[in-house]
Amino acid sequence: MSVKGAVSARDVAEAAGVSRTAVSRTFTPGASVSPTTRAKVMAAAEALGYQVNNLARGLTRAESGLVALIVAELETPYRSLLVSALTNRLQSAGKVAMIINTDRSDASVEAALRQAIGYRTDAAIVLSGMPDRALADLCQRNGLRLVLINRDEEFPGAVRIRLDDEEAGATAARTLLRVGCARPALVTSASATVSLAARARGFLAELSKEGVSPIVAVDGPTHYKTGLALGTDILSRADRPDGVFCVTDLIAFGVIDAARQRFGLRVPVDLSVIGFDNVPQASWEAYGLTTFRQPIDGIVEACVNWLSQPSSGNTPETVYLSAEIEWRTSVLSLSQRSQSQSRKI
Amino acid sequence: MSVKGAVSARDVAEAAGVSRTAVSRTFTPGASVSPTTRAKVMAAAEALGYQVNNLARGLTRAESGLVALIVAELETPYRSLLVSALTNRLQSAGKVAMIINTDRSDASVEAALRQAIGYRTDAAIVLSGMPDRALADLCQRNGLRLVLINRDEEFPGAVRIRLDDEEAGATAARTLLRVGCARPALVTSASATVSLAARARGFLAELSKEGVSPIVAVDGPTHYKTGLALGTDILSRADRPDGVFCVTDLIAFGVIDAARQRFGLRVPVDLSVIGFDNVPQASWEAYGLTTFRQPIDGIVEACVNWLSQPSSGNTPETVYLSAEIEWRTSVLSLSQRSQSQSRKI
DNA sequence: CTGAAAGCGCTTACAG
DNA sequence: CTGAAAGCGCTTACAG
Repeated sequence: MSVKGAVSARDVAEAAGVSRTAVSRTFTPGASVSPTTRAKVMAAAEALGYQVNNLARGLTRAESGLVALIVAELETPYRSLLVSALTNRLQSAGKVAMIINTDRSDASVEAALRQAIGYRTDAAIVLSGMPDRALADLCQRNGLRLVLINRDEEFPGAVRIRLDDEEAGATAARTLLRVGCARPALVTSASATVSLAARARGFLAELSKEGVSPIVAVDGPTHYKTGLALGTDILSRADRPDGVFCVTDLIAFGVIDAARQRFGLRVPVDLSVIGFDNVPQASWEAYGLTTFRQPIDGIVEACVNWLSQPSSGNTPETVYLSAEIEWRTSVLSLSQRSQSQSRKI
Repeated sequence: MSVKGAVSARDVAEAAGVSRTAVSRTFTPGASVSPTTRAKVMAAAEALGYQVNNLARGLTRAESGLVALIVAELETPYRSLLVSALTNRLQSAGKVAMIINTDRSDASVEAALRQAIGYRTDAAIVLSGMPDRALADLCQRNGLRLVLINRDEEFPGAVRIRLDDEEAGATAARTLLRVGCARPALVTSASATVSLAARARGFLAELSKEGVSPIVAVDGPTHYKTGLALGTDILSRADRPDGVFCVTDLIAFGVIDAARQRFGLRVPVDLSVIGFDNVPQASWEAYGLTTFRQPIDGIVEACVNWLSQPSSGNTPETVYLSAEIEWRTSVLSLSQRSQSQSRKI
């Protein structure tokens, strides 16, 4: 009997009157067992409640079936959506995901990686934080495959899945300009992640190309409250903006609430707002946020495809995905614009 | 060298010029190793990038360090909050959580449990769905400890963590009555989970005690859209309700949006609404939802405490927690009530 | 198709 | 304190 008192292949073998090897074979797809033997084994296994010990199996086979998800602030809408999708898809691919939280610090990312190695996970998917380059060696020696989501830096042997954040930022700028915003603003958090920085960069670059210099508000964590505070700030200015790109939906909700509840402004008539992520709340009627869709399915597929490929030596590749805009009601349409202007006249 | 090509204790032992036992000991807290040996081992381990193989360790020790979280719809605000908290707390207790998704069906819950057994997890925490009684045997034989969150039924050998949903429902009823609601309503989903049913039951029982029979709307999944649809229904009635208890915050947001966007009603002046869960969105200014706090910390502590207890044979216990109300602005206050009434006069 | 044997990487008595 | 040996539960050549 096992250390934990679980039923083992030996128990089943004895009960079925066959060898342990036979038991192992009936639970190995494609192994050769006669129908009779298999039937005997299955019956005994069922009766005893046998379940193959994946810890032991992982010791022998090249794969443990475990995949580590390294993530910060899992409770965030976008993050939980991604983790849910990843976790489900991995599961249907026969893997099981383990969650390792990080606070994005180098130390905690390193601890997470070590944890993943400790459990001999087949791969680690890094959703938050960026492993220090010095860890490349550690990962490589221990055969840990890495997938990096929205990290800029290269990492030896890792696949990267990149979103075209910069282009999305540019699109946001063009959109605001097109619907006639004269004083666009950018609201972003102080947390300088690669994705947020790229969105901001794209937005600013596009505007400067058109010769307009936006109001820029940067502060705090990437949360609703930041949007609320920063929204309140920029909307109290004399040159109050009439359009704003928020690098994240959460921030956008805060800005919208500031506009409505604190300044009595109408969205989009007085203020157009664009977000990023397309979290479920964006479609709630209180917000109707026009935003960029995170290509969650694309990210998930890319991860799983790569994981199911044989460890292809060192073919570090990058998968590019793009974020399309989801039109809702928080950006003035051109027809609304003309109406509101004629009204003004 | 390992199957996966990872560095093993043998590699370290050779490099350090000691036995494999010595290596094992320096990584086992409390084991006796001389400072010199330990130093040699640590140096070699560091140089080689050694990480103890927890799969192998789990095979020998009584604990694998793995804990399974069995959950449905992880992307939901409340669920993701709980999973995040659980996952973090477990991690700081030295465990690592694996996520196993279920669709709540018997078959998928069984598959989840078998998965947990397969990885010899120290325990499985069931957040969604209810394992069939027939599985008790399977779990027991394989030494899988279970914690059931908000499940009514008993399950041999499992701890249960229960919330006083019924009492909360009663409190909601009393609250609505106290602020003068004359036509209270209940909005709930068709998904008959134990918790939701208990909240509804408590609400209805309390009202009937007071001789008032509420409007009841039941349909769909436990989502925002259900609240929106059901809210639209009840608010189009001739005897439109003036107070509503929604069994979940998500439903409450839908009801509030229906009231405001589709009927131009003011919350709380025309309609008081109470939710349940206290998800982050409840505090967003667009909602300001008065709701019941899920005692997430309490749930998490109860889980971890129990897990760190020695497997105490069969002391199946139940931990009771209560949900306190978080006051915000979606329920009319008594002073508002008198003002609005004097206005009516 | 089937079984005995070796091996995966660890830990834990058992001697010394 | 230290190491050789046995064992955890599996899988995988190797013979038959």
